[in-house]
Amino acid sequence: MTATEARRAEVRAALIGAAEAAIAAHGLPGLRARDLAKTVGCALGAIYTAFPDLDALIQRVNLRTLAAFEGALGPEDRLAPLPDAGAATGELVRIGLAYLDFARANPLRWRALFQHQPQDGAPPPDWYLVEQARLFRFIEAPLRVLRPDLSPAACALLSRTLFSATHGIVILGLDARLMPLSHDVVRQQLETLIRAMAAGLSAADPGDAA
Amino acid sequence: MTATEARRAEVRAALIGAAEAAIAAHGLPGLRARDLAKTVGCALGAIYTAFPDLDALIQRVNLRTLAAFEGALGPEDRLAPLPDAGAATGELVRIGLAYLDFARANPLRWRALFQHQPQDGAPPPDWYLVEQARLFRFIEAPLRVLRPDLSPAACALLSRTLFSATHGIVILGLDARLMPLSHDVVRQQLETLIRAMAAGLSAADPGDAA
DNA sequence: CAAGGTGGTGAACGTTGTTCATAGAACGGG
DNA sequence: CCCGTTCTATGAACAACGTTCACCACCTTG
Repeated sequence: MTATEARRAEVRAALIGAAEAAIAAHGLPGLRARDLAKTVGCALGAIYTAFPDLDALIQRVNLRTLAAFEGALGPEDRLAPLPDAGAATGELVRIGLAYLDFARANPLRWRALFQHQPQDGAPPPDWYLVEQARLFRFIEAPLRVLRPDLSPAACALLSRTLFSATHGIVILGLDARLMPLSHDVVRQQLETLIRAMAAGLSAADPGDAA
Repeated sequence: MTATEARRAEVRAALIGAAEAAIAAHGLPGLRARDLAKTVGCALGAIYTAFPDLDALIQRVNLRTLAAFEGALGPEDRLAPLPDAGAATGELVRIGLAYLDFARANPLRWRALFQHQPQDGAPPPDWYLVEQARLFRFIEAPLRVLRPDLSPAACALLSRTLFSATHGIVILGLDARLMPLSHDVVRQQLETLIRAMAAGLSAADPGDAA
């Protein structure tokens, strides 16, 4: 039994790797079941013994992308409390720029995180939300320094807002359809945005973000 | 000659209308060539006499969506110069909230604006960029009041940044995958963001946005 | 070693967008 | 008014997709 299970696990891992390579090379439309089977060296139907469908496989790839970004964010000790508001603002800027850099370095894998939406309309699995929450801790840590008065729920909410604004800059800044922007210009715009928000948050009426 | 041209134009208009309805009802994947032909009452191949492919048809629908949003922004005289910085900030907030409201009211048509990317990799046609530029004038007008020192190019760039941040809030705020947020919470977060950026812009070193 | 069940196989299915030989309508000159 | 020409709409056919399923081989077990 363990022999067949090991083979299944091996095929699963190989499929995830091949899918990641296909997405990194040609984007989400570059993920084709027949190509996967060919590169992995298994039958077409074998894919569906390892995963219910290609959507589940994409989710696995997306999880790895999130984990790769977490690695790019730096070691775990970045979550240690920061000394003052200035350091906290700097940390937020650092995270935002790391997000931009990661998106630029891995454009297709990063786009797949948002481009993909399961046609089933089903919510993402728990292990996916867990990884999301892990990443948001990196934003919430400096946020707690800037706004120690916020409840954990309000802090979580505000971190989503900060991330959303950053994400907007990155996703449209890397999209040549809207405007051709150089790397440096996007960097500067992003830094300006984050510093403006951090400044606004420190000075804000605590009731604002409730 | 005019008779056949009139018929062609009629079919074109009917196809755009049917495509818009299909996208509004079931999103971009709900646009199927055979369904279109059936609802319009023409043959399958007739679609390809009116448009080179379905991508071109989607672009026509997206143009109508942009025009509908422009209508929702209010009359043209909104572009008149504003008296002071406070009024300009209020106008930016109003535009941002209008964007949010439009996205909420027409979720699938609005998503199609960004979800769609032509596989050809070709740049969008000129008439599409023209409509985009028309919309950005609504942001640039109040921006000129807040930062009269900016060159037109810097103003255009800054308006893109402002829009991008707003867009990030809206697109992730309406997406239940990230966090289930109520309408009012998203509204408040968006208003906070825009006011923080407007305040940061007024106070900023003019060199920041060059 | 024979019998039974489990799991991989790849041909086949149902849907896509797009094309193309063909039938038919529109037009112009006799 | 009619026939020859040209151009257009038609829908069956094509290629490619994700997914399924009857089959066959292998492994486990008595």
